[in-house]
Amino acid sequence: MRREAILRAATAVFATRGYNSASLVEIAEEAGMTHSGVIHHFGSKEQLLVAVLAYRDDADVVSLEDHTAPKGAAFLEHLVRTAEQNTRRAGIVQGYTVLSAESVTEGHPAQGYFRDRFAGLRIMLVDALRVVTEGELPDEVLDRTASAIIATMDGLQVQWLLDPEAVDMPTSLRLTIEGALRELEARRAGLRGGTAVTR
Amino acid sequence: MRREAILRAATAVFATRGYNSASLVEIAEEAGMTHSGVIHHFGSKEQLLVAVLAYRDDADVVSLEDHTAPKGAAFLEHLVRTAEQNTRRAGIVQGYTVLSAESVTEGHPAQGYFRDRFAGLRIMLVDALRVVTEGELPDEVLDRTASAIIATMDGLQVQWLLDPEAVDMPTSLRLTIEGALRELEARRAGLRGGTAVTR
DNA sequence: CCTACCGATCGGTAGG
DNA sequence: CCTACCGATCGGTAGG
Repeated sequence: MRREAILRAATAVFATRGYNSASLVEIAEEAGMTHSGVIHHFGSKEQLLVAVLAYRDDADVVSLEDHTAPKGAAFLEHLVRTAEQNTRRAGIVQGYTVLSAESVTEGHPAQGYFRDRFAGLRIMLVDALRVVTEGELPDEVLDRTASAIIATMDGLQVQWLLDPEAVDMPTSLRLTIEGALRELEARRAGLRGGTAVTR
Repeated sequence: MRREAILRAATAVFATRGYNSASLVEIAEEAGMTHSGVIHHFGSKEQLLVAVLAYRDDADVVSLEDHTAPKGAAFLEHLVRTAEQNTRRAGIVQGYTVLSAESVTEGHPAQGYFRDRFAGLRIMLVDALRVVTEGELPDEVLDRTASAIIATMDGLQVQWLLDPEAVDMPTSLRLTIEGALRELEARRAGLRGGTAVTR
């Protein structure tokens, strides 16, 4: 399918240049046609971005098919494994990093996509943390922890892309997750003992 | 000074649009002149970006003057306080988030600036963590922890800009820092006891 | 600093 | 007649 060649080319160009600076001409060249051909297939540059984001989600689903959504502590382990794999997928990491940050600019077409994506990730992580802490902590604490763990993954990618040898993404992520679990366990112990934990 | 009017206007436009999509015409209008006047003062769009980044660093130094660089645990507390202040400075947060992520794209003029900035931040944070852990842990562990804490701050900003009501930056950052300190303390205890920590 | 421009490139659309 | 494009060009805007 020509559509798939365009989606692959657009994924690469959006990753290297960002959405606003990417040109349909460059995407079209990489897909072996003119930019009019790209428009014929996707209608506009904006609709092409939407298709690229959906295409990437589909690809992720396919690669996760055999894992069938890990639960609880296994999900946290899955995040560290993903960070490890990401050190060999700089292109994908860059696409995610550039587009997610660019999406906070005025009127960016991927704003809704990333807002929903983060909301969904937080819910998945809260579920995993609730299992690990056996449901003894309020959802708010789990949600703040979920935000923080997702943030750590994303922030590490920026530092790593700028200076790959200075950053060890999986090691830093594991440190953060294990620290977060210790913090949550300490708060559980605090709840049970009835006294404040001093640290 | 007209230069300062241009710097303020450029800071705002780079923050809302990013560097590549920002136009000199828009910056000039906001500064009350033509885009040729902007070029007259700064030579090129790229040199204007460099001046904006230096200008922001100067402003930060001025605001930190009375604090004169907090050390050890006080520095960690300073990070949480900054996150708290940032919830009232969405413009500055957006500028930092957009430009730092955009800088990983091909040939971006702020690449060196952000690479050096992250390297400097990691060193400051390693110093603070070394004080807190009384120098008993290897620098590599402290450095991985430093990367992770900086990453948490940056990643939280993206989530917060997209959905301010769903994210509590200072609370999530404090959870991460306290978790990281627990993790480091556990590793110190492991070193002293001579036995491996199980979790 | 402005007016008056340049080479180039942007996303999108025309008829065929 | 359709699909999947093409070469050419539209009106505007970019940095300098």
